[in-house]
Amino acid sequence: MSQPALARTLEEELRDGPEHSPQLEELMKNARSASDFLKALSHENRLLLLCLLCEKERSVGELENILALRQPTVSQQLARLRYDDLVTTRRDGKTIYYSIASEDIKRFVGVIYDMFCTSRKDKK
Amino acid sequence: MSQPALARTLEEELRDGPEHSPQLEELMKNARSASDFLKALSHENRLLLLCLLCEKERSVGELENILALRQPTVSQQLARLRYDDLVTTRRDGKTIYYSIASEDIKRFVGVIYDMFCTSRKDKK
DNA sequence: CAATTATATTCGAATATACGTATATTATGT
DNA sequence: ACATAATATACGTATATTCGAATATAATTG
Repeated sequence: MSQPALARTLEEELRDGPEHSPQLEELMKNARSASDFLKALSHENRLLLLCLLCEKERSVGELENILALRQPTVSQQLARLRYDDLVTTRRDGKTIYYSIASEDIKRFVGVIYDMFCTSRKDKK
Repeated sequence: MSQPALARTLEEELRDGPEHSPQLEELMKNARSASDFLKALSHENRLLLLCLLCEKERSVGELENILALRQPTVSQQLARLRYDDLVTTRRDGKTIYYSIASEDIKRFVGVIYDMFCTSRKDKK
């Protein structure tokens, strides 16, 4: 469903020669956005944090306890997730509650969870 | 569909205290596998290579030409993708053809493509 | 306002990643 | 066997990432 459009676009690039055409530029821009997004997810602890937050919102302290990580470590990784707009925060007194920023992201994390955390049949 | 199981498991972890329980170990192991997989995808050029290979198998030279990258760069990124079992190769004379290693991976790349390369409505 | 709790930030060292130049390998044609 | 084409690897340097220790901020309580 998504491939045919790409296929045609890139065959055109091929004919345009090695200098960057507008289409290739566009594609590279998208690839950069996508890789930024994936980099934000590409860390053991950040993935675990996201999985926990997919269930429900949680405070930093809860996350520390569940994952047995040090406070600055958790806070740093959460900062990264905030920076890339994967999570949002809500303050209640001293406590800050984190949650997943969008349904899209929840869905995406769900896909990864299904791939790696269920059914012993096919790892990847 | 995938979240409830995770939820219960992790609430149990929480009660087990900060030392790593077998379940948490297991979860962390999965998170590591998943992050390895995502790291392999988390690079502008590698994503572009995977997109091109989702269409059809291609030689290293084709990939170089389309993306206007140097030969060692392409070869190095392909080596990384090979190492993480995202692509497979087939030799025909001097030429080596690369293709996507599995339908799962093709589907996953498709999801990313849909998120970042279609519809101006929602970026992420 | 001082003490405490919850969270965030800064900084530095260790480690990992990316990419270019040079060189190696593998197969083909003469 | 030699030259050439296609691809792969080694290696060095530049840059990015990670994580811990120390410190800072923000809100609450006495």
